[in-house]
Amino acid sequence: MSVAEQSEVRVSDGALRRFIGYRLKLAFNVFRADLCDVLAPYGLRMISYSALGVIVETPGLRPSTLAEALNIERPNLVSTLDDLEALGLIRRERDAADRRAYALSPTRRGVEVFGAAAAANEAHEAALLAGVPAEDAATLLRVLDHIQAKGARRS
Amino acid sequence: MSVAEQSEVRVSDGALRRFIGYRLKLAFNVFRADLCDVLAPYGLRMISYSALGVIVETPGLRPSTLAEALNIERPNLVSTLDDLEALGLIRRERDAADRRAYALSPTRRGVEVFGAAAAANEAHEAALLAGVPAEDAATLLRVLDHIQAKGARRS
DNA sequence: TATTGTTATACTCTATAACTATA
DNA sequence: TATAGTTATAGAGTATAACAATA
Repeated sequence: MSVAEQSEVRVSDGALRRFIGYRLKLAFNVFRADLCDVLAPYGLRMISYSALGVIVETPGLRPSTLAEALNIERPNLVSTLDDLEALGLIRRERDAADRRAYALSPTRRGVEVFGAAAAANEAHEAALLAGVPAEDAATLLRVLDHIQAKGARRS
Repeated sequence: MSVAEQSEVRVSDGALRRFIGYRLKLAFNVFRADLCDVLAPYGLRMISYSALGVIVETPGLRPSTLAEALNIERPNLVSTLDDLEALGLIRRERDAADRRAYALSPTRRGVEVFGAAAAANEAHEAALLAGVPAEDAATLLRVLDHIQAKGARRS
């Protein structure tokens, strides 16, 4: 042990242990950083992967509806859709009935890429949760949704 | 229901429901947005509140040790410490033994403000988790720590 | 007048390289 | 040469105001 280390104070993490929000943040940061690497081979980020998934399962939806589903503001979705379109994974088509709006749909390649990316993501999630009982993982999701619902109710 | 709404497609959130990372993100976003309002009266943000808490419980520690405890990079801590110092909540004092280093300690006001902010934070967390059984909340924290530990092990 | 998608903008969080002063 | 703190910078994520086209 060096002189510097000897003079160092042992850290008390009590304040952080009691701070649920910070533990949520730490876990989310791990998840996000990992996922970034997992999705990079597909040219996707967390938000574009999420958007593509919703579009694949709900072809024809509008950007405004998608933004609401993803819980992000409309302006923040634009560049994500630009990226997905540039990658050839989705199409934006004018709605004939309401020419202000677009219908979003996946290309065939978009469906394929999402399938592959989803498999990689699920493998990643399984690895992160390896050793966690299934019912604990279910509890995690239930409590996360409870927290999210509290926020949604307020806004 | 307007014409626009009639022509809209019903969104399928299956892709998001299966995406644990996104549900983690949504919950964290709610937590963070709320906490921002809760801590604003004290002049604190999530990161400065966390840093102050560790300093209060571990007076004398160094910025580098604090950054490690908070799981952030050293450069990102600097402005937070600047803010806390400007608020009169902490002191930076040169370590006599190693003049490269600083010892961080809370002022009396820092201890008081952290106490008040911590009470507000705990009330906020209790409100968000109202209706969640204590053992489910404990499971949440256990799984979050499990996820975070997986990331910590890799880096 | 309201809505859809968009642009512009700003603020926060995070990450990295490189500088200074000390060791 | 290595380390502590710092500066500078860049990239995401998030939020709001305001615009053009359309309703």
